[in-house]
Amino acid sequence: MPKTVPVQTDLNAISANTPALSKFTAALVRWQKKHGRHDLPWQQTTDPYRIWLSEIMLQQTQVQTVIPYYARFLERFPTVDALAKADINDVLTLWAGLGYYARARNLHACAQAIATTYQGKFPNDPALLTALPGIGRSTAAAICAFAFGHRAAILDGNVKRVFCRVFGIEGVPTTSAVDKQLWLLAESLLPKKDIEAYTQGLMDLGATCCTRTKARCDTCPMAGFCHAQQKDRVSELPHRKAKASLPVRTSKVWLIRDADHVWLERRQACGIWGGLLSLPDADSVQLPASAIALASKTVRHKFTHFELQAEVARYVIKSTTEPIALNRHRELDAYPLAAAENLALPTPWRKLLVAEAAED
DNA sequence: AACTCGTGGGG
DNA sequence: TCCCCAAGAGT
Repeated sequence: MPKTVPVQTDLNAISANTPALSKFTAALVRWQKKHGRHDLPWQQTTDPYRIWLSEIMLQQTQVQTVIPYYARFLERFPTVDALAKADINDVLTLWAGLGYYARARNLHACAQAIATTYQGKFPNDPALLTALPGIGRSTAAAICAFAFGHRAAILDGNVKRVFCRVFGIEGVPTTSAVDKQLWLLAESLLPKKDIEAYTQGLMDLGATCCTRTKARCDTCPMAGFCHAQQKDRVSELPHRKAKASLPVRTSKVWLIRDADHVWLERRQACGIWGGLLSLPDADSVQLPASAIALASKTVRHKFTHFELQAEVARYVIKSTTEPIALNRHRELDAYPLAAAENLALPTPWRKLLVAEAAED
């Protein structure tokens, strides 16, 4: 007999902070209209394509990082049909450096689904949007709110932090039980009108006022009834997950070059840096016979869940632009070293190759 | 449910 | 330097 876990379904049991529940929404809408952000590149439009693109780029990524990528992307692919027709490698080239490359592959697949299944027109139903690649519950809600004015609840990192503080939510927000509570709260707080200002306000408050550190409680619209502010628990909430030490993965890769080319391998679509160009792993394959060794370098790169320590074995070969066959399944193609800045390279290799070109 | 998947900025 | 974490989704 499985043990029954009590499922939280009553908002009054989540928080005794009833004044906050009744005041939160109106205070947020009023604050957003006066003090929120109104001039971000993806605002002042209801074009679902532009809104969708921004929401995908902004997943786990800060506004200031996204802005230049967003501009370049829109210039190259002004419509969802243009994106659908694009070569995936061109999409990855524009995405390179932004991280989480499955987002780029899903973005391309989603554009193709919109073009073929929906005749280039985004559906306005959260369930249909969520069924598309790369669009989850929160992203679907954001698109519905901003593009169609539909009443739908978002729940991202900023919103979770705001909710945990204002309503005094205990527990770690990444756990499923707390996550469920937070979604319940998110749905219950939705306004009857002004869904755009409300949704934007949630994002703005978390990004500009109720920040992770140095929260600006003195200018916060929730200050009069916020649990964390009143109980002096702002730095304590939301509770953080216990940190695990970063495992280290080592690898050895080749940097094979001539006077002005470098030989790169296209990575398989799944896994880390999926679909990007990369320095080839030096596992059990032969170098070209004419290769002359240069000094090796060590590169350290920290991901969210592991640290990469790569030994970069550098070789120079006789000038050619012919592909190099490593074995039956792997082939390297030559790319101009001077183009490293504009190739679909992961960040550590882009930096390494830019430095390599600069030393010549 | 827990794990995978990038990168850059702030403190 | 080191730690935390951003407009999360897929498996």
